[in-house]
This record gives sequence, C-alpha cells and structure tokens, in this order.
Amino acid sequence: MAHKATIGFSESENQLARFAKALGHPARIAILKQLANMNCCFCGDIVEELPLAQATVSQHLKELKESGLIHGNIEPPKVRYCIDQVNWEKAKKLILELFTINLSTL
Amino acid sequence: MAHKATIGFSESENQLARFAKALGHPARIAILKQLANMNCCFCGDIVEELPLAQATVSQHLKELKESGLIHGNIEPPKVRYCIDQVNWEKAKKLILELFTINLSTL
DNA sequence: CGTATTCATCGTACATTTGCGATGAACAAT
DNA sequence: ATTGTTCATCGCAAATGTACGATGAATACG
Repeated sequence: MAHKATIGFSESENQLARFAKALGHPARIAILKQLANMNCCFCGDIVEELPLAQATVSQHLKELKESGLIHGNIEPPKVRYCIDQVNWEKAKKLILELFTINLSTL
Repeated sequence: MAHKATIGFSESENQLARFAKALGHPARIAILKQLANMNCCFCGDIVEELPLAQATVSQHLKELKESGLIHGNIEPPKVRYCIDQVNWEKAKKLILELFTINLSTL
C-alpha cells in the first residue's frame, strides 16, 4: 500500500506539486536555467554543461517534458529544447500564489 | 551506482532543488497553504484536513521541517507548526530568480 | 500510579527516482 | 551500403519516497 498521491487534493495543489517535483533536482534546475538564459538549446549543449551521462540527461529532459515545462523539436540530427512559455507562466503563477498567501497577516 | 545529486551543481541550484522537492507533493502543498493561511497550526488540525493517516502527515511535516520551510514548537500536549519566514522568503526569492531569467528576451 | 491525549518514530511493503552502459532509431554524408 | 552523429530507450542496480499500523515518548489529568 503506497501512493494515493493526488487523490483527495485539489487540482491546483496537484498541478503545483507536479511542477515543483520537476524542479526538485539540481540537474533539472540547471537545465531550466540554461534554457531560460538561451531561450532554446540543443540537447548536446545541455549534456556538455552537466556532470551527467547522456542517458541521464535525456531522462531529466523527458521528465521536464512530461511536466510540461519544456518541449523539444527535432531538427536533424539534433533536438532543440525550449521552455514552454504557457506552462512556465502557469507554474510561476501557481507558485507565486502559494508564496503570497500570508503577506498581509504578518 | 546512483545518486550523486548535488555534486557538481552550484549551491543555489542545490538549495532551490531542495525547496522545490519539499513542494513536490500535494500533501505538502496543502500543509503549507494551511500554515500560510492561518500563520500557525497545531499538528492535529493539519491531520484533520488531509486524507492521510497521522503517521503519514507526521512524515510530511518532518520533510518540510528538514527543508527549512517550516518549524514546530511543542506546546504540550500539542505541537504548533509555523512557516519559517526566513527560509520561506529565501525560497520565494530563489524561485522568482529562476522564473524571471528570460523575461526580456521574449 | 494509571489513563488519556498528542505526536514522533519504527518497521514494513511497495512505488518511484536516479544513474549508467548498452543498444536502438533516425538521419546525413560519404 | 557503410559510417558517423545525435538522441531516446531499455535493462539493471541502488537509493529515495510514500503510506500505514503499531509502538514509543512526553505531558496532563484523574
């Protein structure tokens, strides 16, 4: 018995948790910073910047894709990864909502 | 062989990932929302609000404590949990830095 | 002292995550 | 056709995470 997760929580709580989970590893933070800085990057450029094997980076990219925060376009023989602006803004909004709940009550 | 994590990344990347990881579960989001709304809560109040057993909630509270986002004060026979304002602001700042990297380049 | 309340921790079971080498798929160029 | 490049996926091993019941620790109350 393990892992109800998501069951019994609001959709925005689940969505925020999914975004946060995607941010919950330093490699993925580094990837997102790089993508945000350069707007778009080839997969190979990202692999070069990280202290991880290509297979591992590919896995982190997959998780970021599944969270919706990035997307990848095939441009043979490379793949160009970009921040997904829509979900990026959605994540920012959800996180800011959480962090600004109690500003007035202090 | 698994889990270098943290090794080879900057301290701010690691810190941000730790905060994000703490936010990466809907139960912990729900707990933080409750704490932020009421400023402080007794542990029992939190357990009542969540669809989880007391032991599970206690574990989530422990993780939030270890991330630094909250702290707990014993007020027998209860325990009062509060947002840790210092780390809360630190987390907010780190996350906002990430999300505002590329605003000008669009 | 015995009992009740509140919460943490232990032990267990199972799922997920992390990381890597090896392999596969797709395509370009020789 | 063979080769090289780029990247995804598979298969494996080990670490972490999630959830719960049971138990333990601390305190207050009778």
